[in-house]
Amino acid sequence: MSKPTRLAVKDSEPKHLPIYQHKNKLVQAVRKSPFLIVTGETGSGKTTQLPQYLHEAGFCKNGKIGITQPRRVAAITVAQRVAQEMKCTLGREVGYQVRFDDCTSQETAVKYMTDGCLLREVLADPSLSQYSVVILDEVHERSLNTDILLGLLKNVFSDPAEAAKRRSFPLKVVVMSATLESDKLSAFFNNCPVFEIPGRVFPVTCTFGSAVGPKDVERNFYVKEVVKVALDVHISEKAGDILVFLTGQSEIEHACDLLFEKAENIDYRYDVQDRTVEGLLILPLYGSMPTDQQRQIFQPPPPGIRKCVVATNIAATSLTINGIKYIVDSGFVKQLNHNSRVGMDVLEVVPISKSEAQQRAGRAGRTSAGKCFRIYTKEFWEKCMPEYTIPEIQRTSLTAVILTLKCLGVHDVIRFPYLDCPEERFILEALKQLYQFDAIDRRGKVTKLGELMVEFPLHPGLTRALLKSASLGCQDLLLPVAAMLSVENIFIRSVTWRTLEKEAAKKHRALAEKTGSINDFATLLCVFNSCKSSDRPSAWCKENWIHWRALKSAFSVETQLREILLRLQQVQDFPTESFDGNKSELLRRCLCSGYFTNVARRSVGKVFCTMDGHGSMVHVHPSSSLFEQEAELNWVIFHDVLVTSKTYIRTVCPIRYEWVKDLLPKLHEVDVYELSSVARQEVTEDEMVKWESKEAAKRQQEASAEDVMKKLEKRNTEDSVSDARARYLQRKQQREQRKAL
DNA sequence: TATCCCATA
Repeated sequence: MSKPTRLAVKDSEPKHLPIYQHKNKLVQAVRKSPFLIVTGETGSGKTTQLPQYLHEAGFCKNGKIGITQPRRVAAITVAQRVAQEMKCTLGREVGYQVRFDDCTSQETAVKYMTDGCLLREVLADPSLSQYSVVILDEVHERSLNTDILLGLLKNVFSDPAEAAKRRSFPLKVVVMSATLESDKLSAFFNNCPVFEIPGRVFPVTCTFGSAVGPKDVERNFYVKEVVKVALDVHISEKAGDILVFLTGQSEIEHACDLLFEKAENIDYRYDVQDRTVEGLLILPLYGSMPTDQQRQIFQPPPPGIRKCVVATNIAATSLTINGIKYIVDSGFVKQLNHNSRVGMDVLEVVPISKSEAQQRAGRAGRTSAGKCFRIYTKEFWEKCMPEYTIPEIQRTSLTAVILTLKCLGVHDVIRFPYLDCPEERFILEALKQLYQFDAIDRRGKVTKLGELMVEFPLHPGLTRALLKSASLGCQDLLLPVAAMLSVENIFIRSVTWRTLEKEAAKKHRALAEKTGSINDFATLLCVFNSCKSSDRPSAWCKENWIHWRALKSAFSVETQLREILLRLQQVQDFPTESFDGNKSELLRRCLCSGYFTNVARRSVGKVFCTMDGHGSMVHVHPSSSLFEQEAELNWVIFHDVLVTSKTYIRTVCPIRYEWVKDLLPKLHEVDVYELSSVARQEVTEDEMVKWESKEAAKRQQEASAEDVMKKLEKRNTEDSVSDARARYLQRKQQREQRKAL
């Protein structure tokens, strides 16, 4: 395929970007209004150019220009390019800051950063006094941190008089987004002006398939179908590479195997428009793949060979592969959703939204016109796919976010200005959990412990366990575990070949056995320590099928957590406790104080029943050392839940009922709906007394956790939890109902 | 009875 190389070079010159002719008007628009929305498709140049225009126009006299990105790589690469264009050394006038990598200095006037970084800065300095302009980029992606920043910026800077009290000069806020939803954003920021920049994209023609209809939502029928369509494309379409979208690792490897088998039977000398397509290069792509293997994806295929990349959603926004002309879209994605019925965050496969389908199709039109083959029917599109992807803030656990808001002085977390309100139930659930972790008191006020917790970049449950271990003086057990659980999966499972997969599993089993216990958390600790004390850690990883990149980042996270803990122990009067139990139980006892919300008890055979008040039936994931383990392990805690062929719990550890006995009633003592008034901070003394007596009565009623459990088990015999579709439709219906109201 | 979306502090 001939690439328009010269054109591409010319395009990257700032003056040829669509944004250039709007330069003066754009700068004026920022001058005039405290808030401004800028919309433009990818390729309009807004991310790299606008900060430069503002810098040139003298906006950096009083403070910095800060630009947020939802992803680390984006923040770094864009900063590199802008530094180049401004002809300065990266880290001086132009810099970036992401976790573990601060490339800024006193001189830095234009600072690219992740949205999470800016949120941390807000915690330390709510009026953002260092900045003259804050630009939130890629707002249409609706990342959790960006959404919170939107609300905070509106809250703090909407009232000019109030803002003036906080700062010596006004702050300019620019919100950048793809064209969708610009009216909504403008309305959110007091009907502020919208500036539109035309983009430049090539047309992509889309076709619907006939295979996957509304009834196939639940079956993973689509793997076979994408393989068939990809082969059709290979045989009948002009030269150009193929990108296939699937949902997960095992599916992708299965599809690659099928493609390989079937492509062997193709007549490779099939003549397509004067180009002899001799073969098909099949490449899997997913996030947990080793980096060197990922790099292969970007190399152009050998002459005459067509590349076919089978990827997860990683290829939708995070990675751009050149030369893609054809998309095969399965119509599904694996997504982390907060599930009220299961009562926790669950990873599940759901249909993508229409806007996401368009995003996928767009990956074929980056360098020339392309084609997108959707394997699902028009009916599936109309009936099963929502218009937009539900923003993260409406579908994940809000526990950490609510704690952050509370610590920022936002007490009324229900009436906080969300661009899209999460369901009140989700907010109340988060409050309930914070209360259970002792992070807030019964009036919704942040406790001393809560103030300690917000300092840690971890899930609150994990933070709770870590703080427990610190107060017992055994933080060396929990710090590595917390670090390992907050990085990507460290176990490499396979590289397409089944024999090697068995090899990997054998090594991982050996590591689990080395701990002398059956406990996935202990295995993580063991991997961490074994590798750290090894002479050649990267070789050790290779030998044991461990992800070196992931483990390295776990080392950094552990160091960071250790530093935070040390700082807090020096400043605050840190709580201390003594432990008189068996030393070998220490790790598990600490885990219990953060994971008592994730307790399950063996029900029948291999089925476990969760104890969180929802009583879901779950199975131990095959990757766990508890998988297939026998009946004496009756009580377990687990780190997360995953719905694929079954509802699986992952990273599991057996516990004794006595350890959680006193904590479990706490799960049932607070009625979520009664927290509503606490959330609003409108509780009168009378209400408080009434509420507390009611709770006391309830506690008496549910004398022990055993009783609760029996009740739950009874209720759950008819309940199928793996019915992802029913839940999906239920959520959809609820959303529509709310909209109608 | 058989397997792990993507990000982020």
